[in-house]
Amino acid sequence: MTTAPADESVKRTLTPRGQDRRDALIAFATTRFAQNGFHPTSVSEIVDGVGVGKGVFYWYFRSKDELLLEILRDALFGLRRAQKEAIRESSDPIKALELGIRSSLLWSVNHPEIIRLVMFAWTEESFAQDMRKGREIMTQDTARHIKQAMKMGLIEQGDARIMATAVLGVSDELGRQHAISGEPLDSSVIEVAVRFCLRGVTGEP
Amino acid sequence: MTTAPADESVKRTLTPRGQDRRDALIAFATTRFAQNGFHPTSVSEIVDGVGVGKGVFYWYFRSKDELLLEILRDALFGLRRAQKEAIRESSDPIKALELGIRSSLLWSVNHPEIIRLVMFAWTEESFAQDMRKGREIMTQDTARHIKQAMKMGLIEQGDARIMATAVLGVSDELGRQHAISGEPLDSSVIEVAVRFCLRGVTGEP
DNA sequence: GTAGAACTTGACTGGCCGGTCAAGAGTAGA
DNA sequence: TCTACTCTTGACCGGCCAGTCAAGTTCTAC
Repeated sequence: MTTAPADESVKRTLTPRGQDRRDALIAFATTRFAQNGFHPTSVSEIVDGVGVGKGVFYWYFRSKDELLLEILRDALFGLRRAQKEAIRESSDPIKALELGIRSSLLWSVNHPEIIRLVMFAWTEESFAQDMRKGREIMTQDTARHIKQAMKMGLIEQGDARIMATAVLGVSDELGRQHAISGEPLDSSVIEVAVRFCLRGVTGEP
Repeated sequence: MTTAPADESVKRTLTPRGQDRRDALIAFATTRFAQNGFHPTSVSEIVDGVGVGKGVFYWYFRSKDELLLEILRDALFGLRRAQKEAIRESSDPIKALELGIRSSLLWSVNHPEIIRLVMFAWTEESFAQDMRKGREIMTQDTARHIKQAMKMGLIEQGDARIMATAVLGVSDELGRQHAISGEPLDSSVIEVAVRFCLRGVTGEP
């Protein structure tokens, strides 16, 4: 009879209807968090926006913080999945790197709201811990291809982690500028960014 | 008898003692905001930390938001002053650009707390407006040197604003990674960044 | 020394906020 | 129809927070 036994880390099993509600809450909250900020957006505001009672929120999420982490985790998952799909089974690690960069750039440009939430999350230690973990995963994903290319003699030896950091830095910066400034971003900018990353890693073409 | 007439935009005249208090409040708040986040840090926490009554805060600042804007404005001012001092009267615009980049990079690395506050400020529209203004100023500062170099035929024609944006992007990203990750940052990294920016603007050396 | 400005105090207020909960509605299988 | 589960409601709670204010103290200029 009581609401949400809050069963530790275990995910609740949801009916299709429940899944929809959850998605609606996430979608609405994401927009509001990105526009107004995390703290200024109250839980009441979110449930009012979706048109449900307050208890619903706590049926689907353990807390407001949890919701943000959920959004962030989903985002990381989605980005990595996009990268994996883009790469598929490219046996050439340089090509894989390029496709990874490309899909990452595209993903950032298509999710400016998430970029803003990520920016926020880095500014508070409680969330920053999770961000560090996520960044480590991204770095390793990227470094893997670079290491592979080194092993295959396609590029000269070097610190793959540092290179990966630089590559991530470029796409971060691009996504951030897009999310901040509002609108444009020519596709040629993406081409320049891809070129720059590859040139930086391979040495020069 | 009443506290703080809150005289619109006019700055209150402060005695040296008053100036010290104000500085202490700013310093303490900056650290807390950067460590714990802006919203989670209460005004009471700040005044307790400095060891004064709550009214003191509202004698020196119109609101908590005002304080953050003040910190941000001071930071922009300090950064620009550092750049101007570094450049002094370099008649060579390319050299001026390099010195500007260098001092900007150095400033960012020496003020990781401010970098965190800037990151936060971009995530809430009420502050983001001011950030956009600040960024515009920085862009124009940088573009001015590039335009000058173009006029003097030192580099080929191009979109100076876009180049300036790229240059700022590089130092932003570097400052951010340093503020986020914690400690190191070899001076050679700064050299690489400077080289990259100049290479990007001049074409190649 | 005195007037007036700069500064300080800390109790207080009104409001909102995250989170709870008892009660009940909808739903699906048996 | 009954049962057991998922889902929903909205009043309510304790707590905290930004900001106020009447009263007082300290400084400065004359």
